[in-house]
Amino acid sequence: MLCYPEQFTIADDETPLEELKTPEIFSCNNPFNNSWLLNQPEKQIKSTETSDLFVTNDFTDEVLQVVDKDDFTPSMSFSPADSSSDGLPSPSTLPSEPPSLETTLAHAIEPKKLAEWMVEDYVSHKRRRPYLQEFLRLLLDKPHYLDHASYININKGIFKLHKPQEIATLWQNVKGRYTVRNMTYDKMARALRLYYKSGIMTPVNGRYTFQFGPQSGFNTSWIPKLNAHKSLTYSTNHPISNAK
DNA sequence: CCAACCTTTCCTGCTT
DNA sequence: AAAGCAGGAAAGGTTG
Repeated sequence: MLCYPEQFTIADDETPLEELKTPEIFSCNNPFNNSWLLNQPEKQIKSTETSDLFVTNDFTDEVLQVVDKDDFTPSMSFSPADSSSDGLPSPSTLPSEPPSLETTLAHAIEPKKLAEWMVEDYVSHKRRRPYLQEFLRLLLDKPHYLDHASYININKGIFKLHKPQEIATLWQNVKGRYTVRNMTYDKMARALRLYYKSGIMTPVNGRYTFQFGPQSGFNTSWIPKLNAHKSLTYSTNHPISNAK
């Protein structure tokens, strides 16, 4: 069965098409690591919420403005030959061996792309890369990633990964942790299953389907941003039998 | 250096 | 048969 029969229409989403690309690959041991971002002045942090974990979507735009003022020149460009439409290597072309340094650098993410994934730790008030659960929250909050993952029951926090391998690769890049092997959906899913015991995730039937658990803060300390997106319409051509 | 935390990696067995 | 799911076990990377 196809993974993503769902179709979405976002009536007033003015995001231009060129912005709808998945951030490129980067590595923590390359020149484009987050040291640049972490060295930005503290005034860029806007803490306006008191939830246990404040995902800092709100300061992203401000950070990006500063990036632009610093005359940052993107080093990457895309062409149709770059395999998938989102700029990431397709699962079938992912190497089984660790990428060479040249490969890693060639796919380095831009700091301005990394900015949209940074979160502010509520304890230390420092910006850091997200945990896996936070990464998924951010991913699901971004309308331009609806083709990667989306809620299938937004009130219960049930979501489905439509492009699991692409998300796993993106997760590896956002996490920025040096690992010898590439991240796979299988390994990312194992990490998600570890959340079951702590209640951050709740087991739910369905292929590539997960549910935020009570300890994730879903619908208590935070709600999906798309829940407030009144112009979002959702339809499906096929029944999602596993949705509760 | 150490310990805690959060994965990452590998694996076996089961299910779809 | 292949792929995904569940979860044990151990190891790794980061951070304070």
